[in-house]
Amino acid sequence: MAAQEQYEELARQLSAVAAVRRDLGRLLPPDCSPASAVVLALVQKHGELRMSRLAELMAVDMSVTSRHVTYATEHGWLVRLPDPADRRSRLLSLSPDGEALLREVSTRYTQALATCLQDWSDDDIGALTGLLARLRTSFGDCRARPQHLAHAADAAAAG
Amino acid sequence: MAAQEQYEELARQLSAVAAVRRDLGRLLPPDCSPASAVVLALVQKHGELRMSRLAELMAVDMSVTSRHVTYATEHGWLVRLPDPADRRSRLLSLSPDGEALLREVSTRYTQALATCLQDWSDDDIGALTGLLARLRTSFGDCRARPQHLAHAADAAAAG
DNA sequence: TATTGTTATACTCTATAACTATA
DNA sequence: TATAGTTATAGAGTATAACAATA
Repeated sequence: MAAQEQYEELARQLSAVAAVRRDLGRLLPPDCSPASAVVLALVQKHGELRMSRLAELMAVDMSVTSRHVTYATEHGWLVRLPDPADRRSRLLSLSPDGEALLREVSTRYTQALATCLQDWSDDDIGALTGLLARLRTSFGDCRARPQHLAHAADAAAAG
Repeated sequence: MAAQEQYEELARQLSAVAAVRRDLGRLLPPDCSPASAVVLALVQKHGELRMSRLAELMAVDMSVTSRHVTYATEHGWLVRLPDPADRRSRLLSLSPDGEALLREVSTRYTQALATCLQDWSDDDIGALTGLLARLRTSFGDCRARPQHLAHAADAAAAG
């Protein structure tokens, strides 16, 4: 097990990475919120999706997902079709405009990252991407067993 | 230079790490917002600080910093003293209550991370922490020369 | 009864602009 | 004039709870 100092430093860096996310968000076209970019990218990556599945992938409450999807639908980037298998559910897919927007976003992100990360090797970038993916998995597994995180907080509070 | 797909994947992972940050935020004591935890940790790490320096470290506007510091001061965690060298400025330092809160936060974070990252080696954690720090530096350098990021967006828009 | 999704409400975080006080 | 900091305002993101429709 790592030292406390090492965990504290990781927590600090995880907080600080928000600044990078804000920088990337500023690159987006006027009407495209960061959340819209995330939603569109996930629908593209996973294909036709239900709301509940999208909420799970974003790790946010479904009420939040619903607002983001409504916004993207009103802007013509996303299409909500009824699910023939379950009439409570709706299936999301990208519109042609959504695909075009996503290409634009990808171009801007790539351009900015290539500029800022000039001195990063492919391996560096791959290592960071891989570790972030693994971090999400580790936390996702924890979240699936809520007693873990809750226990950690309770134990700390009791100590 | 890395492939476009690699940059897109990195951008996705950077967006997704927000979920981990939210999970950590949920561990905090009732009155302690995530922003308060960040402010207190920075004051502890860097010692007596001016508002402008704190804003720079958080990479947010000074108006945002001002609100966070006011909140932490009203809760008795932070002390704002006049700067004898410049009467426009104020110097921030931790109160005993602030130090105690920070110890509590550190315990909770450490407990949760130790639980979720059970199968991570010290080297894994160090690698992720180091890469995140480097990412911030690379973006910080870019931000210091705004034409870089702006140029990236403009070039993409023109393309 | 349980589940899918939507809406209302409230809270946190951030940026812009206008302002005060001091350099 | 320029800089340090504050405040007002607006916008984006999220969670909780109450609700409608369907399984």
